[in-house]
Amino acid sequence: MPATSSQPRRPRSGSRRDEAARLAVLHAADDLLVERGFGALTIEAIARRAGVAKQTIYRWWPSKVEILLDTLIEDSEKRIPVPAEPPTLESVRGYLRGFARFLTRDPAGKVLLALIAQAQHDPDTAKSFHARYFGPRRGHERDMIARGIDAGEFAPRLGPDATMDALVGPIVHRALTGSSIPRDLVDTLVEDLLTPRSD
Amino acid sequence: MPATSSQPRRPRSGSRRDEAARLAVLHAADDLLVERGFGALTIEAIARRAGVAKQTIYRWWPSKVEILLDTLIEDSEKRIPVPAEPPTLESVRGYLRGFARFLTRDPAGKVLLALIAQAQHDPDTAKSFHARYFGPRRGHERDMIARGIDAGEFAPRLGPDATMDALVGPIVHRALTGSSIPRDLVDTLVEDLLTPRSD
Amino acid sequence: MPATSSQPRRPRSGSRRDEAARLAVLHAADDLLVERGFGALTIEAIARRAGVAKQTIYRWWPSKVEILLDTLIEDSEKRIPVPAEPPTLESVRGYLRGFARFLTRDPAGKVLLALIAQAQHDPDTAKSFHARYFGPRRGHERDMIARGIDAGEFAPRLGPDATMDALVGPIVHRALTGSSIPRDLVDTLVEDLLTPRSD
Amino acid sequence: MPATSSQPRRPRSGSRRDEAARLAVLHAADDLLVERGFGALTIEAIARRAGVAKQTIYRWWPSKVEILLDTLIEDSEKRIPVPAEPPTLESVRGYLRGFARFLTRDPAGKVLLALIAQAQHDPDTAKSFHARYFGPRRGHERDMIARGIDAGEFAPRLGPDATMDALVGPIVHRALTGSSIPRDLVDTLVEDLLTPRSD
DNA sequence: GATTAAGCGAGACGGTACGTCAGGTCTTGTG
DNA sequence: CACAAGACCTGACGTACCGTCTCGCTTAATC
Repeated sequence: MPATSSQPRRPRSGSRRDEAARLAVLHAADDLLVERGFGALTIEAIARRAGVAKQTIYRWWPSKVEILLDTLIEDSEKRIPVPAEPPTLESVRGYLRGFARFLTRDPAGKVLLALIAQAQHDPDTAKSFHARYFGPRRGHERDMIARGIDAGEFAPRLGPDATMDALVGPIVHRALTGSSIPRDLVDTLVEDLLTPRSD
Repeated sequence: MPATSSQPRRPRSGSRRDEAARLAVLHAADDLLVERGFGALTIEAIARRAGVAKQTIYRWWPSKVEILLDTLIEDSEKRIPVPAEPPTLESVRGYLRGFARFLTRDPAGKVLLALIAQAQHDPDTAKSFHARYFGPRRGHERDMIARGIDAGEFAPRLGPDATMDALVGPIVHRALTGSSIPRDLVDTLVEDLLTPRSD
Repeated sequence: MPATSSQPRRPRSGSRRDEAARLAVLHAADDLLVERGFGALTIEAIARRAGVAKQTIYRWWPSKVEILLDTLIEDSEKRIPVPAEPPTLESVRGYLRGFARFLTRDPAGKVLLALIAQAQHDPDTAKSFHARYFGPRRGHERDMIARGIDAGEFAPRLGPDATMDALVGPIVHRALTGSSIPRDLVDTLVEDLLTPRSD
Repeated sequence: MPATSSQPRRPRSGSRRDEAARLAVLHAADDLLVERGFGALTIEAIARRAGVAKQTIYRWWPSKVEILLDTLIEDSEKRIPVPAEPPTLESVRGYLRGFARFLTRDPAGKVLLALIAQAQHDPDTAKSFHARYFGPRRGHERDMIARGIDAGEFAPRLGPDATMDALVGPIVHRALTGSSIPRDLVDTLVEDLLTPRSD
């Protein structure tokens, strides 16, 4: 899974894409975002930091948002994979804890927050964010929830999608407002929203 | 309620602040944000639209974020006041429904989303957003929850702050990802999180 | 005679044009052309050398050619004014000698050569060069010749315009091909072309 | 007459230079210059138009100026050969008329004007222009004049070189300033400058 | 015929300059 | 003294070419 921004061009002749440059750009963008913030994340700064010509960036990425999406997709697949096996309460709790840790501690979490933010400012970002990151991931999460329900592992009162929002929303909200995410928040959400009430 | 960004200056002589200009700027900012998005919200554009000199803006507001904060504070106090009286389950549900409507339907809701977003990009925005909007409002919300608990109206398993995040987070999250907010999401959150479990 | 590129704007309020900046740009352009050649004469280099923002240049001049025209017009009016009084053979000879010296020795002469050159490459330059420099000057030169004929001072066999080309062309041609301009070239041209043949 | 920019390399094996590519480049450069002007004459545009790789151009020509020189040399030898036989007043007049026509009517004349222009902007061009075109041609012209003097055909008051400038300069000057070249200009120049005065 | 060196189309790459836009500061006159 | 107007320096934008480089294919002379 290359997570490249576009379909890999296959020219019959000519130089191939310089992998070192690609990685340099990805890392430069990541580093700049973490160290200096989104405001300092300009194409010129990325090019400077990566030791790469501006045109090389424009050749492969239509905007800095796509660069961030490339890093985010690659990182989040590595760090917070959506459990593929039939889930248990425990594994969902683990997934959400991992997600909370990702958002608050992992530099890559800053990328996700920045993209959610930028999606508010720019419709193109919103579209791309949904198409390349949020849509697919939410799909996997829905599957996870649905499988858990089928297996009788839990019984949320909301549909799979709303359930995920109810679980993930508070975590994201605390991250967005710069608060830490206490462990019992995650635990209580899982318990309150996924297990059926006896009444 | 002046909601001005700085303490009202009291010059000994000379003109006082031009109220018409102040309102023109506020409205221009608001309109531009709604019509053309945050990306088009530049100081120059605001000045142009408001028929005001750039310097007049810089004289009174340190940044466009403070302009938006001015409008947000004024609007949110009007449209979604935090219930002051001892709350009931019903009144909290009403508050959250109003909040959801504000975020998805009210133009002023776009201002809040934009500010949450901008706070991710810029530490100064984050600081100001907390000091002038989020901190105070969250304080009132905490009070509301605390009063409800004291009155025995509900019994959340989380602290007041985390409870508010658990309630508001999903709403904000859906708004941020461009989804609608179904009524039963709010209702179920209130029920699952505020009423104690019998088990 | 301001030799400004456009009609002097007269704003009712706001800062006036910065004369120091205007001169800095003119001199920077001149110096760069002489020191490093037309190839190094970029807007960015002029701005750098003049200690002026690029935008300040674009605000007042549509192209570097107009900058050069400004300096050329100012300089050539000072250094090689077309004689206004009824000319003599002697004064025409003096004028042409001055012109030859201007082209080969005066740094401002390089500006004229560069503009003649650039007019070959770019139709806009050609148009502007004619409208602002060559047309008016040629007009004065024609008048000079015509007055000399009227006064019986000389009797060229060609019309005033062609006569001027016959006189000036060789000088310009030698300058363009990097040759020096021997004094007797000028003298012989004047004698052969302006005085009538007895046969 | 190969008119190639460098001595023909003699590889031990491998393909020889592709003549079709060479001609395609020459014609593309010529066409572009005439159709779109020197400003549009970029290596990339030539390569595009010629259907040739950029590297193929850089392999054989050090600069676009050399390409133009190749076409100019070939064309001017064909169109305006310097008379080799002992000249008459008539043949010199014919040569100059041909030259004037070449400059104003022949597309190849544009190449000469462009090169004279570019020589003002760039010392390398000047050097190459003299070495490959102007020097040799001027040499032949000088010989022509000298032979005419020896034969008693005419008796200019200037040296052969200055005489040529006096004859050619006005023609070039009018071409450079975009004027037409009236026939009597050439005729009068020849008469006034080449035949001795009786006084 | 196989080998091999060059030519060639294609195009990625690090650069420089383009002309434009907005940022934030300042100056100038008007009310 | 606030204000409209707007000049100014700064710096990023996205684009066009520069000249260099590698890649894989084709083409011919040499082995």
